Amino acid sequence: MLKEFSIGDLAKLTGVKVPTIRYYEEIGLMTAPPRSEGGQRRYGDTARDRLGFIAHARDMGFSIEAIRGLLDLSEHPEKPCSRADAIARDRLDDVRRRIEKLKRLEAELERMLSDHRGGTAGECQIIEVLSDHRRCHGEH
Amino acid sequence: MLKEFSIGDLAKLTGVKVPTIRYYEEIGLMTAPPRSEGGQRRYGDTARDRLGFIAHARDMGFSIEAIRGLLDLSEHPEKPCSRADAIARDRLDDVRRRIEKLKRLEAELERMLSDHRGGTAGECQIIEVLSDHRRCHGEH
DNA sequence: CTTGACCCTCTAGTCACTAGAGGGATTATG
DNA sequence: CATAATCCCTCTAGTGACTAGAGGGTCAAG
Repeated sequence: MLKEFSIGDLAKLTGVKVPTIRYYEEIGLMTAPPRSEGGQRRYGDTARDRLGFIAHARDMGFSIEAIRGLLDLSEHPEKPCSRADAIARDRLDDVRRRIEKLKRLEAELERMLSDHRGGTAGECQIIEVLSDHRRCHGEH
Repeated sequence: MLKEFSIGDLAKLTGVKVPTIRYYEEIGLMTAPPRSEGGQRRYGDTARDRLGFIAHARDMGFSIEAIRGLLDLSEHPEKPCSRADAIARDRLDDVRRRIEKLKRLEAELERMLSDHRGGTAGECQIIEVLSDHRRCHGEH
């Protein structure tokens, strides 16, 4: 017995919101599914798996364009996967750069907040630091 | 002697791009400056300092709305600065959450890439992991 | 007084959705 | 079988924080 899901069912199964599923169809990430007599979308297991793949990749921060490439590979298992490797490696580099930037920011914000002793805005370290970049310790 | 800058000069002084300066004026972060006879914007030191403050805060990841609040405080030095404290603390919490999420992601991507031994897309760990969430070790 | 670098406004595009209006389809119950 | 609740449809417009481009005007140096 082949199961059929409405768009709402699919949303519940995958955790992807209904308008987002329609959006993915619009931009061609999801293929347009068959429709019921009344014109409503009807999905099967393949669509569910594909959307799961997309959701997982989005959750890992891959861009829509990167996901297009990854989906293409997953549908052509004979292709070499060096492209997938490159996409994942780019993502890892990006993640590492972001972590570094955020850590410097964390240190700066911590310093700001620890120097801060209440009072009025005129004496406020937070405002002071923002007004004068020289008061920052690190780069950010 | 009071100096005057064109929008391009101001861009060079602060590192904020010309269209971005106009955008900040449009949304009311920067006040509309006086104009030359021919209708070009002419800025002074106050504008330069204000834009520097904005650029610095943006660089630290504060939202435009947060910056509106901080600018308001910097212009009213008699107000208590508990609001600035709250804004900075929220930002710090956000930064910490992002770092945690990115670290989990980094570990996941590293694992993906180290399990990965080349070959075709059909055997590719990267594609496999994305297809099947159970292959992930951590939450992300 | 001409040249070239700069400036103006306005519209539309980016990314990845999200919200809402106005209406039709499906399903559970009486 | 009728109705009501819940779902679904398309379409347009909005989000944040800019960025790009068209089509034109201004300014300062030589």
